[in-house]
Amino acid sequence: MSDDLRELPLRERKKLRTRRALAETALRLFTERGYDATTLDDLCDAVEVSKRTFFRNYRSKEDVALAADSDLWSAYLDRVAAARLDGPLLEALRVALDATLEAMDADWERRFLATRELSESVPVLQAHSLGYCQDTTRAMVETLAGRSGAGVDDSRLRLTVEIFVAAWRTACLRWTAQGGEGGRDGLTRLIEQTFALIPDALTCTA
Amino acid sequence: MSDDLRELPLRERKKLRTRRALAETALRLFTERGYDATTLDDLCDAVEVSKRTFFRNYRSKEDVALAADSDLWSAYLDRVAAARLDGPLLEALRVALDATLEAMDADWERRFLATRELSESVPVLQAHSLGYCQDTTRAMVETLAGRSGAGVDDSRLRLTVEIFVAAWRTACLRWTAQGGEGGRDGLTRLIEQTFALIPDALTCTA
DNA sequence: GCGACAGTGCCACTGAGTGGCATTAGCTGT
DNA sequence: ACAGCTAATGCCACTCAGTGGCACTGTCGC
Repeated sequence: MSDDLRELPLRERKKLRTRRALAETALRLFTERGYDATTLDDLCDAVEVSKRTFFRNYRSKEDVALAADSDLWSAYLDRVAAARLDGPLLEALRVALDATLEAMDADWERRFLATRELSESVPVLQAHSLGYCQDTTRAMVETLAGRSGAGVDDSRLRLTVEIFVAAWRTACLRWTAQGGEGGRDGLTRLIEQTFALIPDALTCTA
Repeated sequence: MSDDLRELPLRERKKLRTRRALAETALRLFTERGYDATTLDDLCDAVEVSKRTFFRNYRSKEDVALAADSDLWSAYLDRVAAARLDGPLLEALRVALDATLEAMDADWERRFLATRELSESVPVLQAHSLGYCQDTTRAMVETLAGRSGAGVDDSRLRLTVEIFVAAWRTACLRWTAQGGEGGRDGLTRLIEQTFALIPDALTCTA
């Protein structure tokens, strides 16, 4: 995820470069000119690849815009699958998230903030981004359920994961609203604060 | 929402009939042939309407598939805006949801179940449906925040609403998984059960 | 060097969604 | 009943996202 892995087959390296150039340029163009105003032809022209090649790297226009999201979720899934996760589940999930954020590429932070800002101003990206969350929760529930035997209460598990995502999204929104203040450490702090708010949120009155 | 309102201007009635025919036929075709395999031309042919007219009634192909969702959320928003909502917010939101479900059209139940099943098997619909939830939560937060003065803690409010949606979605998933057993009463019971699970979900261990 | 083959470019195609303009059909007034 | 107004519709041409097919080229294993 983070290293360039100079010691890859030449072909792989080239392909990876193209992938990154696409994501990078897409983010720039979408931010500068707007998402709808930028066509895939524009993007492919800028990166000097054919549209066909674009679609071999990304499944859709939304996908390339949300590459930073995807990176985070896939790293997070890996971590959850590998971690032991003892103690209260909700807390364990949060800790795993902290660790994942910590381990992300330095460049990722910038990309992620830009992606969040983009996604909040473009409805179709927002929906697609929520789709990622959903897929990730589904996968997490499967991982977790498989681990503690098949007979575990799936609904409670799913609810836990959904609440986790609810808190994550709320924290993310706050982070973006304040312009990504404090970088990923700021985000981590907001996540902590937001999780701490949960008991209050359950009982607060209108 | 529920009555045909025979006492509308003829033009309005006709337009409404077209709208309903589109949603109804779309749901049938999508279910029978599959969402991707059904083109908008197919749908327009079946309803005997031009594609241009379709797009004057629905914003997109996803929109018409999720018309039942949209009906629910818009009714729910109305109710939340009108209700007093005293006591614990989360509980008040749930009660309002019960009441909204109760008040929906008899036909709506069938459409809604079909819509849920469709949405769970078609990723793009799932994402779009999550987008609806998101828009609704945003609107609800604005309504609620506006009501209790501007100075209220927005984050806590948003978190509450997000948790509400998390529980709703979990309940919905369970309901769909058991084939909509018990109709809307069954769904209401599942919602109650799921909300009751929340404290457990916060503390349960992996 | 020399095949094998992954990755790419090019081209033609489908289908979603939009803009423009002429036409229809429902609501006026007289 | 008739003519005029206007909302709603139909029709046509267009853009752009996304796909399939096939020829080509650069990389890898021998």
